[in-house]
Amino acid sequence: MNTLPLRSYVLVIAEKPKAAEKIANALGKASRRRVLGVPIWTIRKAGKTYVIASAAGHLYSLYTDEKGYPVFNYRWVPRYRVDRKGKHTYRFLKVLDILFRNADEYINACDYDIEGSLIGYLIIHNMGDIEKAKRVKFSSLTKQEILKAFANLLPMDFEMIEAGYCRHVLDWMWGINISRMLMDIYSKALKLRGVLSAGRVQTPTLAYAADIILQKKLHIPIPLIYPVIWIDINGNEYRISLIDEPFKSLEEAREYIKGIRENLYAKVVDIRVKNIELQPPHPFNLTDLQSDAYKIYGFTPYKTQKLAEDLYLEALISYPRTNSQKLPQTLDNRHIIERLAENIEYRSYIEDLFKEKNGLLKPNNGAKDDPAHPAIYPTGEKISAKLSEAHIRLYDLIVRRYLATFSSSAKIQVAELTFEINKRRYSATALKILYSGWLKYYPYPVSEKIIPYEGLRRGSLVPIKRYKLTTRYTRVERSVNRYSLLKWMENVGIGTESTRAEIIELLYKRGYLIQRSKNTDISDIGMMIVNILRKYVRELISVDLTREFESYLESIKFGKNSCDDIVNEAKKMILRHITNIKTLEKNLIEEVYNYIAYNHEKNAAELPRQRCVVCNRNAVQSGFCIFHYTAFEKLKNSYEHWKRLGYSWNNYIEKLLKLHNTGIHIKEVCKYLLIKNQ
DNA sequence: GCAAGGTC
Repeated sequence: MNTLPLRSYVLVIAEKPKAAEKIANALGKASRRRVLGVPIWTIRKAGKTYVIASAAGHLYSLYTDEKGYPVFNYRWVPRYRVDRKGKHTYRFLKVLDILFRNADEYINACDYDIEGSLIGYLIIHNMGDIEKAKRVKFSSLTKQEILKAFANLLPMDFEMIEAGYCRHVLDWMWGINISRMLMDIYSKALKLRGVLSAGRVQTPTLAYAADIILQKKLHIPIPLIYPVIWIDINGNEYRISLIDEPFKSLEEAREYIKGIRENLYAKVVDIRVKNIELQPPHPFNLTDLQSDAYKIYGFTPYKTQKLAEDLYLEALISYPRTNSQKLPQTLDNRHIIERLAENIEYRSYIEDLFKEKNGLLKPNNGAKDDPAHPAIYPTGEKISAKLSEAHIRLYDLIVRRYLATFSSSAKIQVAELTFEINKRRYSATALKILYSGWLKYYPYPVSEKIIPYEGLRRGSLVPIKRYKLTTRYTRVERSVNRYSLLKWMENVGIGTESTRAEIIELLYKRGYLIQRSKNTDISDIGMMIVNILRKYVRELISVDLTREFESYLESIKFGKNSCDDIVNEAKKMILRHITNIKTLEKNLIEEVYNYIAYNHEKNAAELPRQRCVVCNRNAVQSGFCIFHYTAFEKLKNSYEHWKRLGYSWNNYIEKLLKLHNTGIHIKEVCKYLLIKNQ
C-alpha cells in the first residue's frame, strides 16, 4: 500500500476486474498492483491521478432479519455477510473501503445498464460522498469509447439507479414472500421441511414445463397407417414421404397398396427449383452460442455458459454474457484475424477469407443489441495447453462463427419434388450447395442432399422400388429439456443472458424438474407449486409480471414514476394474496394432497377425505384424483380411433400399456382397469 | 432458507 497515492486522486469503479483493466489501459500507461489479491491500477493523466478499482458484480444484497411472512422490511447489507456464495466479495469491498478514504472524486464506470448504475451507486453511497460522484457511459470497452466517455463525465444517473433499486425490491418482495408461503403450507400439510421457492422468472418457466409434461403424461397415442415408398432414380433408391393424410383404417390402407402393386410407378406432378442466397450468420450473442452448441455438440446451455466463461477468463474470447449480435466498428478485426492465423487450424481458412473479400472485413451484424457489451468474438490470444476438449470445441465454434460473419453469402439450390401415387401425393427435397461462401467456415446449418432429378419432367413416371405399410403413433411434439426451456425464456423475454441457464438449473436442483435419461419429468412438488400458484397467485405463473416490471422501470427511467409508489402498489397486492391465503389456509393444506401422492399410512389420523384408487392423492371425482380422472375420461374418448382398427376395449388397454408414447397417467389407469376386471 | 441480478 505504500506506493499508493495518499490523497487527491480520482477513484474509478468498474463492475469487474476485466473491465477495470480495459479502462486503465485505455486511459494511459497504467501501473498495476494487487491489494488483498484484488487488482488495482494507477495512472497519471493531465495532472490528475486516477486509481481504477473494481467491484465483482453486486457487492450489496437485499436482506431482512425478520422471520415469517408477509415481510416488507428489507435493507441493503454487504453481500459477503448474508450469502454463502458471496464470500469472495469481501476482498473487493475491503479494497474499495481503503481506496475511498483518500479519494476526492469518484467515477462510476460500471456497465451502462440499470444494474451497473446501482452497483456503483451502492458502493459510493455506503463508502463515500455521493456529491463527489460522476458517471461515465460507454457501450463497449474499446479504447476509443472509453476515452470519449471520460472526456464527457456525466452526473450520477439517479433515474437509472432508482429503476435498478426498484427491480431488486420488487423481485425480492414477490420472491421471498411467496416462497415462504409455499414452505409454510407444505410443511403444515406434510410435516416435512424443504426449501421451496417461487419467483418472477423461475415460476413461469416451471409452469411452462409443467403444462407440456402433463400433456405428455396424459397422452394417448392414436395409430395412423402410413405408406412408405422408395423410388428409383438412375439406379439409386430415394425414400419419399407422404404429404396427404395417412390412413385411418386397415381396409383403406390395404386397398391402397393393392393399387400400387398393379401400377408400380410414381408420377412426377411438380418440380420446383429455387436458388436461395443465405446471408452470413450474425456474430454470436450468448443465446445464439448456447443454441448452436446444443444443436451441434449437445452441450446444455449451462455447460456452454461455464465453458465460455472459462474461455473469457483465459482471455481467448470477449465477454460472453451479452445479448448483442453486433461487433463494434472500432474493433480491429484484421489484427484479430491475423493473430488467429497463427493457429495452424485456421490458417488456410483465413487465407481464403482474405482472398475472398480482398481484405475488406465487414461483419454481418444482427439486430439484437446490448447496452453494455458487444457480440462474442475471439481475441486472437494463443490457446493454452490446459484447455479441455470441450473448451476447444466451443472455442472452435466461436472462431468459425466469427470468420463466417465476414464472408460472403452462400448460394444453395433447393428442389422440391412432388409425386403422385394412386391419388396420394409425396415429396422429396434435394439440396445442393452452388457456392459455399460462409459455409466454408461455418458448415453446420446446411447439409447437402443430392437427388439426380435433372432428367425428370412433369408427367415423368419413376419406378417404385419398394413399398410397405407402417403404423405410426401420434405423440406430443413439444419437449422439455434445458435447451427448450432456455429458448422459451428467450422468446418470451424473461431472465437475462447471465441468469437464464442458472435459473433452469435451479428448477432441477430444487427437485421440481427431474432428469430421466434424455427426458425431463416434473415432481409432485413441482406440480403442486404450479397448480397452487395458478389458483392463488396467478401473477407469478405468467410472464406478464415481467412485462409489467419492464414498463414500471421504463417509467422510472424517464422520471414519470417513483420507486416508492410502485413498491407500495406491489406491497398491497402481495399483502392481499397473503391475507387471502391465510384465511383459506385449511383449504390450501388440503389441496397439497391433490398433487402429492404421499404415503399417508404413517399419519393415519390426518388422512385426507378419500384417496384416488390409483395413487394416494385426494380423490376428486369417481374415485380418481385430478390426474387419473382426466386420464380415465381421455381413455374413454380416444377408444373410437382404435375401435376402427379392430381393437376391443381390452386389446386397446393392453396395447396402450405396451406403447412407449403412452402417458404415464394413462398407463396407471390402464393397469388399474386390468386388475379390476380380473 | 426463500428472488433475480451482477460476477469469480
